[in-house]
Amino acid sequence: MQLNFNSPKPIYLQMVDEVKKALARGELKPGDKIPSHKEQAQLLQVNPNTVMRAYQEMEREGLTETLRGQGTFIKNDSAILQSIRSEMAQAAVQQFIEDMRGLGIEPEEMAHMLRVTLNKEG
Amino acid sequence: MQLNFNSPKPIYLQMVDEVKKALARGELKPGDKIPSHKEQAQLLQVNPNTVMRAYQEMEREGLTETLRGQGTFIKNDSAILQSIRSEMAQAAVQQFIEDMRGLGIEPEEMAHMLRVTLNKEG
Amino acid sequence: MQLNFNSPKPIYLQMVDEVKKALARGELKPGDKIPSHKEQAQLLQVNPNTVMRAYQEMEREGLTETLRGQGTFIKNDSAILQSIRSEMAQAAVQQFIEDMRGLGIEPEEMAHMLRVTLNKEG
Amino acid sequence: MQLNFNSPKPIYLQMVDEVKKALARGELKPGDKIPSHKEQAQLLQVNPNTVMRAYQEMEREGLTETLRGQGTFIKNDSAILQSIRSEMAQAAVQQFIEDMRGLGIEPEEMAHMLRVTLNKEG
DNA sequence: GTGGTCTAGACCACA
DNA sequence: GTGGTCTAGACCACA
Repeated sequence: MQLNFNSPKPIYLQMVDEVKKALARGELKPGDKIPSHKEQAQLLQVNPNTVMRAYQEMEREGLTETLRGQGTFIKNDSAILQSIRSEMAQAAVQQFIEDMRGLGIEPEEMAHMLRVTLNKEG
Repeated sequence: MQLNFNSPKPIYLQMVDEVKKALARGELKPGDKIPSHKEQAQLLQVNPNTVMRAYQEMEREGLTETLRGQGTFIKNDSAILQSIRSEMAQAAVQQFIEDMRGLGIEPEEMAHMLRVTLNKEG
Repeated sequence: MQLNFNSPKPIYLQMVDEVKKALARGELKPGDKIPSHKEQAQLLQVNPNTVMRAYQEMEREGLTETLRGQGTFIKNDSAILQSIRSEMAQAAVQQFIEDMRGLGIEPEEMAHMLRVTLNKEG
Repeated sequence: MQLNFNSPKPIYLQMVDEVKKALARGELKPGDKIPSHKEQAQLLQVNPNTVMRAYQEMEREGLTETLRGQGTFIKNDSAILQSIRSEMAQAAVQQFIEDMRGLGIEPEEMAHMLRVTLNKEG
């Protein structure tokens, strides 16, 4: 999991997004157990309370569920899971367009710059 | 100037970016005077200290210069000005690609989704 | 026996209360044997340690007694048994009045709302 | 604000309920400012973080809103506010009926016990 | 070991 | 001063 400690975006929200992305990528699947908050805290070099906060946020969003004393699991029955990928992708597209428009860049140039950069990076 | 008071990104940095975007769009030009921090504060419904901080940041980045008693002006001789547009655009492109990759989306699909959304929004 | 795993009230205390209620209802009588902690644990899908703790609490309150090798039984000679029903009922009434007062609801309205709800539910 | 530090119910949730009750009683009104979390913490002899958690929960439930650097206020435009009183009252009634049923007490006796206790306490 | 609450206290952006 | 994030660490019920 990638965390940016210098970002103004709170760490616990970065963690929520990272889990969503892992779900979108198929690296996490419904029913999967995610590490305990203490384990995760050690892995990420972050305070256990910060992890707890991320986990509680995911629970609140219906992404995970907790089994008493057994751990936290990706929820199985949530319609949310289905739509995460397309929603997050759409949000990224919108953000991109807004950023580029803010710079006075026209649609054709947006597509062009994207193509060029993708080619350059292989 | 668009400010998002709920964003984790500090308002003073949002203000700096807004000025850079206005430069990229050509709405601000070298030599232009920008409002005094008190005026600006009232315009944006923001504390004067916050505007001050934004202006200091711009000065530090070489974007503006302050003439004693006359106000703050967009700098004329800065090489930075030339490159703002392409730098910020490139950053937006990179961010977009990174976001989409994070979701496991392939280059072709990135371009496709961009095209579709641009068409939909006219 | 009804347990609420999401309640902040510890499960072992919920279990004690459930036994008291069964006594009040007359479903359990002095001298009755209650299931062994292992049996009970399986019935309720709960850890045996949790049942043990509930049983210890009941013993401590004088509700039950354990006969070496024979099991745990509802006590016969306890004055406590006599008063459980009225005590718990009185506590429920007090709680109700307190809750309603906390909402600024007057006695007549309390009685009225109770009547209405009882009628609705048949 | 009444807090019970021995209750298994978390303090931060007790605080949320207390605010709701104050709203139901009309002691708090839309637009009212509630004490800063640091002030409240000192008043209630509780850790500031615990108050923060209560306040964030209220914000999440749409009960309050926060004005940057100015404090936390009871929300004005929320339909939730309208229904708090009746919802909480209905919940109390339901809880009471359930408690009494659990003791094997019939509807008439519920009403009777309520009347008696209300009379005794004047 | 696992989730969860709470305390104590630092640090930050903003008004 | 006001909201907000984060660290460090204690304590609890439950598996």
